[in-house]
Amino acid sequence: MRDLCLPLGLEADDMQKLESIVHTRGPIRAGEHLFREGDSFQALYAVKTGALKTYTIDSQGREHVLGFHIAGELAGLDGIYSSRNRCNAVALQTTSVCALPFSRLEQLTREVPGLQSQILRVMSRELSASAQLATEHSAEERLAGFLLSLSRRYARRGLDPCMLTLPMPRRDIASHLRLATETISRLFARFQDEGLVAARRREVRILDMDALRRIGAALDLDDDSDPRHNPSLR
Amino acid sequence: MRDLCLPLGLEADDMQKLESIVHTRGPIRAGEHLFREGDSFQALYAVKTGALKTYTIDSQGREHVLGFHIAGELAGLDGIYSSRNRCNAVALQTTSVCALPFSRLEQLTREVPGLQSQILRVMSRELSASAQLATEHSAEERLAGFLLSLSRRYARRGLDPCMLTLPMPRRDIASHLRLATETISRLFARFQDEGLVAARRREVRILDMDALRRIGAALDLDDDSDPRHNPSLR
DNA sequence: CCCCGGAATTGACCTGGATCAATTTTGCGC
DNA sequence: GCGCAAAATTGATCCAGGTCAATTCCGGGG
Repeated sequence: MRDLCLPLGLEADDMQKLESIVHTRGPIRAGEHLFREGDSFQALYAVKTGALKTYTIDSQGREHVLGFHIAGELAGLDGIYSSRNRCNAVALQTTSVCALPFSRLEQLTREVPGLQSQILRVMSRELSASAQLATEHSAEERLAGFLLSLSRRYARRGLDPCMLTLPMPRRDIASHLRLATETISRLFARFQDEGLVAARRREVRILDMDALRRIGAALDLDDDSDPRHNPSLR
Repeated sequence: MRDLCLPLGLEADDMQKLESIVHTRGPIRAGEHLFREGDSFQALYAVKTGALKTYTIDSQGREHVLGFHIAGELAGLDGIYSSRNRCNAVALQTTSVCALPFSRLEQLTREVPGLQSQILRVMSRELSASAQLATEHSAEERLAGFLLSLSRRYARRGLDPCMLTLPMPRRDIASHLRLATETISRLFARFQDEGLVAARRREVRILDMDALRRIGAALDLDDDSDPRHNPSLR
């Protein structure tokens, strides 16, 4: 629990309070759903181990992958406004989560101000990420950006940022990035030829992080290299 | 103030409190900036009259329009997590806004629980909208979805949902929808031929809302027609 | 009223990535 | 270990939407 993203910066006793309202949902096996679009929205879910994919099915039956959630990340935030889940969440591997009942969480934020800011910060970041993803970029930029994002999230978990084990198949990456699986495959091949990565199935080693950054910079939320930002203010 | 989206559902005295922390920023003329990417994030901005566009400039100097904000809508939410604005906000027409200093707003949410839920709801909705926009759809679907979204937002303001006066040029719509301006132009022409809309420059009349819905349904946040949702739960 | 410059439209052509079509590869149940 | 279905790769072809290039259409200033 202590390393879920939400409690960052909370005091020990506040974390205690948070822990008192969550309840762990035992292992969900790959392919099982945590919640579904249209379900009554009751809780946010923090991934403890494993990985989730969220997706929608549009009116023509096409699947759209909205995102992936690895350990330490939160899913379900988009259900708040309508009291109804806006997407489906399915486990990509055996996954365990903490359910954070939303009404109790909201209550708790009144007692624990740090929790409230943290939730707002998480949502704000998610919003930024989603807006970035909605912008126009070449297939190459999008895949590079995706790998960089995963790398950073792995690093935050204490894992080697250059050794990625993708929890999802190409098809899901493709849908998430609005590309065809064939395009993903060809891009991996090209990145490999150019010495940027070594990719074999779901094992991806990043060989040239800088080059990847140059390609995916336009999509990198955490990129601080932009000279228009004044570093002295940081 | 009373018809800004944020206070919806607040008691009179709570609204009083909210009003006490906001300060109005006199008319911003078309083309003037309200805030810029990289600026220290201090406040959220609620549009009173007029319209804003938010956008980023990527590492290659390309502009990406993130969204439009008409009267009653909030801008700046994506700046919360980094204490720095993540985008630029510019007036599309003469515009007046209320600045909601964020630290005081956060404080106030502790006293006014309804305000806290409302902020979460607004962010959650924004997140859903952005995620929808990030999905893959044809140019036709995206423009139809955009017009529907604008229509609904106009309706919420009490305006005729079929008589839209677009505050933005084609170029901005194009960038927002990841299309070329020429494509927007051709789509308007096609929609016109098919009797869906009558569009002349920035005046757009929606002639066949149902047909537009059939095209843009996949992107319509408020669409309740999906049979997979159980209406009895609503 | 006329002129100017940006916005919009329209047409011709091009291309990045999709689609279609085979093969491989490989994880997994038996 | 074998068989098989799903995942991934690779090649050939196609097309939605982009790009380039003229016009045309206005709105505003003098």
